[in-house]
Amino acid sequence: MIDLAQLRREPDFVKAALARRGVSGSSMDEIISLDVDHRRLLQEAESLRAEVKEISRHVGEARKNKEVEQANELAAKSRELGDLERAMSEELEVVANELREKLLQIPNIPAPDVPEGRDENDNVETRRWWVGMDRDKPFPVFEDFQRVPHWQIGTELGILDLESGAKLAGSMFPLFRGAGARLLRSLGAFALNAHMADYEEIRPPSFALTETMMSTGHLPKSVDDMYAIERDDLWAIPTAEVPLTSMNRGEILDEKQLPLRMTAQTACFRREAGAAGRDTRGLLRVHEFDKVELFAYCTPDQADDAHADILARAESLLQALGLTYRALDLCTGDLGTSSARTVDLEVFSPGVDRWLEVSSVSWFRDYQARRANVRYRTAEGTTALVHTVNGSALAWARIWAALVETCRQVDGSVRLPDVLAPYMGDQLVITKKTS
RNA sequence: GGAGAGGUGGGUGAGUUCGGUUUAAACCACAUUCCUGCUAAGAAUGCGGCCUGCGAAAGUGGGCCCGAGGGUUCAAAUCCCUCCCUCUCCGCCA
Repeated sequence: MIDLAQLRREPDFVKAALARRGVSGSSMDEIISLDVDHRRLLQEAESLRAEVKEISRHVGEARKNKEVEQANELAAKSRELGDLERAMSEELEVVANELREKLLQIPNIPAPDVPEGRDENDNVETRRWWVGMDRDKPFPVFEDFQRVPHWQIGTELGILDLESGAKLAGSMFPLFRGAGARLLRSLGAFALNAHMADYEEIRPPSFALTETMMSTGHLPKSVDDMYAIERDDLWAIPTAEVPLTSMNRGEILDEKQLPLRMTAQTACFRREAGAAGRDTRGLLRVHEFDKVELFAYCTPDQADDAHADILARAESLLQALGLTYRALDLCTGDLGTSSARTVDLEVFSPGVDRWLEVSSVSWFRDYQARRANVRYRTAEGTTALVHTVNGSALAWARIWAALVETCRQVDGSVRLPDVLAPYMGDQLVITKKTS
């Protein structure tokens, strides 16, 4: 949620900033006028309430003094004012709800240096990396034996069984087996071990209450993309960002605790309702995948560093795995609702010949914290909203895909990078028989 | 799932019988100051959050918050309803 007080204070600035994301000035004006109405009604209702309280006190005194008549008279007066106040409060509620609903629909103010743009085609590529990269060439050379899609490799080696997954849960629920399952486990352990010195490792529940989903902005907006367990009023989390952001919901942290950094690997569930029929092959788009998330609550001053740290960690994992990737600075038109700035990392899949998003590192400013009500006490003793920053490091299904393609050898086997040796043991080279 | 007991400010903990000088006591912790004087004791004051009015500001007025949400009442921490959580016992169970 954006800061209503800021909109009140500097409406022109907020309007101009949001116009970059296509928010109309008139919708902002509606909010401003609702706010004026809301505060006027609030004042009126509150002063009535103050009178009722005052008179009620006198009723008590009068009755104690056995002044029955006086007491009844005052009670009647108070009742009258109370009725008036009740009516006023109902009107107030209507305005307050409308104001809140309108406010919830306003996206975050983009950071000043977010590139201008309409959609994902206007995102700005800021970096590209590959093993042995050469400044004179825009792209690495891939051999023919690497140009095999991962679903084919997976079937050949018996490490990916999409048919069984579909049999159990429907299409787009992958099933990994043998060395493929172990690879997935290895990737998660590898990443968590890399982060755990600076980020507390969390293993949160895989489901969340409606209230929790609201805090991050996933509800009500993306309701069709979530799996619901209606009977128990629970939602399957689409990312560990959901539980991590709400870990300290409603709390006031000590400034000394910040930045408070956490990491978690969870299963992530996505209905992908809006993308039905697209990217249905293999692991390009699946309903369930494992992902390691990095997260930080921090002060506004720490946000830049926190964001850079998460981005650097995601990139260093990609480099350690020897994958080809690029970084995209998301433009105003492609930025997520809650984000003020996002850098996406896309890995190149030689077998499918496409870039796949495997990480999204975002700075939310105080937008999520205002919704989740997470604050900190400053050195001066005042309270302020924290900033939240998060990013994936990394989303494993697509990494798994790009990795087996990139690491495929001429004989059809897959030789995994050495960094995974501690986790893969004697299965660092996956052949038909080892799986 | 069944029975019972609970949920009060940063912490401990009164108040709930029987609604009204509690507009939440007291203690601890914390902060500032004073006294004393040396790693102690004492005293005074302060001691939360959110929303909002007035004010340039310092400040000052009002409302809301006793697990959450409703209700009754002139008036609710206190009475009623629903839900959540914690603890004890029973049942079931990896």
